[in-house]
Amino acid sequence: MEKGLISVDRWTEHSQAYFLTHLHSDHTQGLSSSWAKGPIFCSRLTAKLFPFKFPGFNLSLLRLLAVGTWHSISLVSPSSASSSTLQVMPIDAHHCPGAVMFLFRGEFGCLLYTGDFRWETTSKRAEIGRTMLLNALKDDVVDILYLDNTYCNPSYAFPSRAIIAQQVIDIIVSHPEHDIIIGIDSLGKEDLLLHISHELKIKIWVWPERLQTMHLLGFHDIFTTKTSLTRVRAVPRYSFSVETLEGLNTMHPTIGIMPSGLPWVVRPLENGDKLFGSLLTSRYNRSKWSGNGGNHTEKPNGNLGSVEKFHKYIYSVPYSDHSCFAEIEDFVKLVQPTNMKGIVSSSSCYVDPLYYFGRLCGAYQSAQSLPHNKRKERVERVLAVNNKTTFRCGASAGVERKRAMTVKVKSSGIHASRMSALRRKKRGAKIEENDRPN
DNA sequence: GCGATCAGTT
DNA sequence: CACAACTGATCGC
Repeated sequence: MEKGLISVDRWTEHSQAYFLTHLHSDHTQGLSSSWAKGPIFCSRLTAKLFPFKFPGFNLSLLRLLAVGTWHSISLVSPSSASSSTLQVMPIDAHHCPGAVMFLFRGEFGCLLYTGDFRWETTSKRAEIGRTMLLNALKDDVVDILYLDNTYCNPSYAFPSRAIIAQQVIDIIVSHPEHDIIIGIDSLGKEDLLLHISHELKIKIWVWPERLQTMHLLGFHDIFTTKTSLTRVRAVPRYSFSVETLEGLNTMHPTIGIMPSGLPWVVRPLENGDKLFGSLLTSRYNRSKWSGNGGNHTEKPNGNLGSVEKFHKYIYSVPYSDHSCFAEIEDFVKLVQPTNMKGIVSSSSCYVDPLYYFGRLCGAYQSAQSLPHNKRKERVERVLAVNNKTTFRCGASAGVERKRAMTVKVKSSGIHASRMSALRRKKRGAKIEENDRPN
């Protein structure tokens, strides 16, 4: 029954075309240098980085899609052998270099797959992305939004990356004699390092492979592999540990900065008097974050206000490449999809995005009233289409059924149940034909 | 050697 | 402890 049309960030099944949102390894599981199942559509930058991640990959399989423009792709239906045309537009996801969302139009309707994304509202780049998306959507209605729901819970509230970057500067400046270690992954957080380099007029050490990546990204005079040139080093996150810091401190005073992790988790709103996290949470101050900058702090004992020091040598800062709850909400309000599904379900506190945002959806609105609502007509048209073309998400039909049941529970007003039984890794999505809904 | 899975790490 | 993203060990082929 595998009659897939297209796959997004999924590599296990056979499809007519494959789409890759970005090159983080949790989106490329099943993809390898010996890939031969079919063409892969991605952004220009992702394609540029591709050989580094997959040496020896047959690059003729890559199809470059320019960000912000529509592309037509002809596909042959595996079931009927008839050809159909798919339109796709990649849109900057502001997640890591090359990361895009995909907006699809075709017989199946209009689908938006965000991949991983950060939807900040403050930066110039965010404004461009917003305009691009609005122009792309025009009068069209997104039938299904596949949403990065990593932090889709009101307890996830954190400031923009620009504000956190400035806090990192403050940490470094307040340790003028220390070496600085920053934990990063193989892709992402470049803007933070560029900010440090620019503000402090200092080069940043990276490991040799990362320097190659930086060169591919076009950064040539900022990073170095010579330790003698700088006191700031970006190291692989997996080599960043308490032991590492303690070892380094036997030789030279050194602090670590971890721009990630979840020590910034604040208490869940529905459970106000019971701390969800540890004592770490109490020092985070929302009002400081929501202010303009809010980075100049009182520094008791040399600490910085909303920056968390959770170890003698380690600071944790909430620099996230995923949208916080408020940003996800902004995004859903902007897109106003008819329906939506979360693409991440690994969290033990996973809650279907419909639980929080269902009221913003067309499906909910049209179910309420207005038989002549344009949106409702559209929904019905799409539902008919969906009888033969279904956007399937997940590893197996069985798991997908459970998910559908969950949606039903949520929309009937029952409090969201936790879905730890459904723990799964992040998945991609796949369009299949002749897949009977339920 | 290859991919898949599992157990760790921040 | 929660996450995302990653390494490394192990297993079957």
